[in-house]
Amino acid sequence: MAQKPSIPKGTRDFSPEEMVKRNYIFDTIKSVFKKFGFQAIETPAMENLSTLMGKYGEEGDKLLFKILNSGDFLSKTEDADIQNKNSIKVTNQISEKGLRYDLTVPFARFVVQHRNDITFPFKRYQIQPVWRADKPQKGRYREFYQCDVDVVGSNSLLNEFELLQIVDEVFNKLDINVLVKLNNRKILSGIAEIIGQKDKIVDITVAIDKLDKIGLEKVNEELYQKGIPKEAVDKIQPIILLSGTNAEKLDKLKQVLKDSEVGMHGIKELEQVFAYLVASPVATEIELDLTLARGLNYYTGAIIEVKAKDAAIGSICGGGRYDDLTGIFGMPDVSGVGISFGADRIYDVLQQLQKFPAQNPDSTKVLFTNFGQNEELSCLPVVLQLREKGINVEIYPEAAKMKKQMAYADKREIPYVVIIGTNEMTGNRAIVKNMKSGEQEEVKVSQLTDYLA
RNA sequence: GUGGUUGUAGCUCAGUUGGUUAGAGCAUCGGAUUGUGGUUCCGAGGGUCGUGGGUUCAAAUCCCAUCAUCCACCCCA
Repeated sequence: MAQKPSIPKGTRDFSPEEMVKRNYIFDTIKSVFKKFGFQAIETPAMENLSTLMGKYGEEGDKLLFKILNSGDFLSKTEDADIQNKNSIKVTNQISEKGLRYDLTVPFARFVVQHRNDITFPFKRYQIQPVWRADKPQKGRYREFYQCDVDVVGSNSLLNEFELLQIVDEVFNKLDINVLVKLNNRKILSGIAEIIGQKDKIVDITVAIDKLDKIGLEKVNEELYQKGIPKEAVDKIQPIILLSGTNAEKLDKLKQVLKDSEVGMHGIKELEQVFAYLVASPVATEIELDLTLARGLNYYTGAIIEVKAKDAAIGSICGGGRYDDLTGIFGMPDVSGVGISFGADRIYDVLQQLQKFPAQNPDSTKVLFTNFGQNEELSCLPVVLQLREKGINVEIYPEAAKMKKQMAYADKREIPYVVIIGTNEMTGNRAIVKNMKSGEQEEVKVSQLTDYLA
């Protein structure tokens, strides 16, 4: 066999059947976004590297797809850097653009760049692909779609609450059972503050996260290993063993964090969000989870993550509040909060749980068989008439064998076939075959539209 | 980046301790049926066994390398 063409790893083609399912997800998400007053925007696939670099941590920089400069890109390089194989320096010299890694940072750039044209609070949604030079595996792709909703220019916690409502409604509509995990970066900062280990937040949360797997002793051991003194570890024992209802957890946290201003502020924020949820409950379970840290280093307040209960896959939705993001682009004091739905993972979950709707509303409803030029010509006005009524109609493009045309309708799951041959033409009639029941009926051409509507 | 899995027809996979011309199911195309699909019957096409090298009289099978793939860790949607 000749060499098979292929696509880069971590990328996928989508067949017509898969597109129907994907659009079902996008349409569902979009309809909820619109309902809450969000407006669509789009940004380019590529951004300047200066926009992207340094926003996702050191690891994130490695996962950026970089675009080679056009033309004689080696002309700007230093011989010494190439000799020394200094990849980072050489990269800066030969590449100044990259594919977007997420939608949040390009959005922040958008807000800063167009600040004079934007009315705040600005509520936008954005559904576009992003690219990561990650090693692909289950639920992990190198090209995948994110569906972002963000509110910029409002500090109100009502936004956090509404995002939770959106999560609730989207997954209800998609019929996916989910657990929402909620945390607040300020609480994590507070914890680090009271034990005097500000730079160890990540180590601490990672260690606490392992409690279920390795047990309390091992967790403490790991904390010691990370260089956290014994008295500090003792101080956070109640936090490691945090359990009970969300309210109980918050109460315990209050005792531990009473000396930390940031920490108490974080608790207050969470209490407010939970208060909204009491006033207007959602069906989805929402759990306070202190181990939720999230790698992105720009979150400053709420942190949200959504996991599918019935499918083993990474988080299918996540986000939070970021006070300083536009600050990086020279626009301080504009707070934002948003979440991102991972469309491709949601697809995998729906596929696995077989929860895609069986009927495709966009598919062809009627196929006209084709017996030759004369028959074709007598069909065309009828086809046009049906289409004008909003019915999806196809006419078979050539006078193939009846068997082949019927098989086509069958494969495409077209529910009705209209047969107009010479016999029918003389009487201005048509035969309508119901492909599901197999029955057929003779109908006057003039009544065809009503019959099929 | 670390560790492991699997590469045979369009797809899912058999293929014995190395031994004639590498098989099956599904899919595709044609026929049984010149104006009727989804069931049935008959037939056909389609393979450098991932790639390169080695061992051997002989390699899909054993050895080495390489590429691809999927999975786990890390991190994430």
